[in-house]
Amino acid sequence: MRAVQSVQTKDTQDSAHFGDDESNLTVRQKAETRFWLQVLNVNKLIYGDLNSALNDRFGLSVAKFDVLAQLFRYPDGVSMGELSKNLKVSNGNVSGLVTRLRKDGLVDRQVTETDRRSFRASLTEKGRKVFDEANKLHRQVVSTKLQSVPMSDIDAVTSGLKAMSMKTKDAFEEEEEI
Amino acid sequence: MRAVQSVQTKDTQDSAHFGDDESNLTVRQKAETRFWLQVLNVNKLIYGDLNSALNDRFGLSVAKFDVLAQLFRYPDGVSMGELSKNLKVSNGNVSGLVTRLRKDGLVDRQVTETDRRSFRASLTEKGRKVFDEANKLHRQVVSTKLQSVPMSDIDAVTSGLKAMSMKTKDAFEEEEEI
DNA sequence: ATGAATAAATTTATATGTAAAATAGGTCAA
DNA sequence: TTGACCTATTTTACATATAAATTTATTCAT
Repeated sequence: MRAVQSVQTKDTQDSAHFGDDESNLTVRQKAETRFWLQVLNVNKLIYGDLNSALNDRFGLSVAKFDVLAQLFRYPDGVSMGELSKNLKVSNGNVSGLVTRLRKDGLVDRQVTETDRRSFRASLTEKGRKVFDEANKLHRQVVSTKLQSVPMSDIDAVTSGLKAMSMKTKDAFEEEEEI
Repeated sequence: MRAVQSVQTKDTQDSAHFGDDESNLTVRQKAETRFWLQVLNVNKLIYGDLNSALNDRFGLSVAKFDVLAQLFRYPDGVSMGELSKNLKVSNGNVSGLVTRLRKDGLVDRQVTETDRRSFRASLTEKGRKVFDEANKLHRQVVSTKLQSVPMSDIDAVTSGLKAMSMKTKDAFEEEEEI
């Protein structure tokens, strides 16, 4: 894989291993910051449009859409705790979202016979229909935002991001006490 | 650049140009969705850590940090409207953030002689010091999250994202009426 | 100069998000 | 069985975010 390259006295290629001199660290840190700012930027660009499109046409926020998407995947219903874990948001957050979605008539709840503390949320008929349409719009918004980006670029960035999120899992975990 | 590759009957390489058959469209849409999910994922992974680290050590949210960063760049102060535009958040949001940052003793306000509706927010001495330390922590958290990612990957993804955010500007703008 | 339109900032109402406390139901050892 | 502990969910208090209404100040045409 190593490309043809002239001899270098310094390892500027694979500076994943630190302990380099300070100027080199700064170069890497700048790259990291640029990366992070771009992630924030792209996130905001797409998220904003998604949110307004869903809201304008279905009265849905992205948060509500995400709940519907989960429930759509599990026709037998999902407990509050499972929802919270799957969506990676707090229990209290899920509580509120489901309450509001029930008020919207998109979600229903069934008691769990074996455990009266718990219940399962599931889509109503209306919820299924709305999600189906909203899902199309969701895809359409993302497609439109990315319309002039070649698929090879999309795939390249996706794999880069995926690699990062795997390598990134639980970094910073050794910093318990400070 | 084109790598050695066997002859292909279909153009699965550069499908930036649409009008393909439906199965191809679906392939692209799946790629787009994967991309978007990865952006969300990486965003959440880094944002969460940043927020807790800043909060634990400086009582700062990322939102407050962003305000401080703006004010740091403009020692003469920034008006509420400018802050709102620079940070791409609503006016009311900035109002609340600055109110709370003043309560924290990190931000101050100066009246504008020429326009009594307006004023400029700026960092206090304490604000400057706190931001300086918080900024170091910010860089450190990002660095730690990305510590096992080679810089070449970071740069590659950054340029990919940058290209996207440029091509992405104001797409979906022609959909006024539905 | 005065009144209408504009502009800067705040307030209000509401949604989303968290962490921590509270509620209420389950489990299990003695 | 009963008391101690665990678990599922909700509630509370708060921060962050928006859109829309409001307040206060400026501007500008007449």
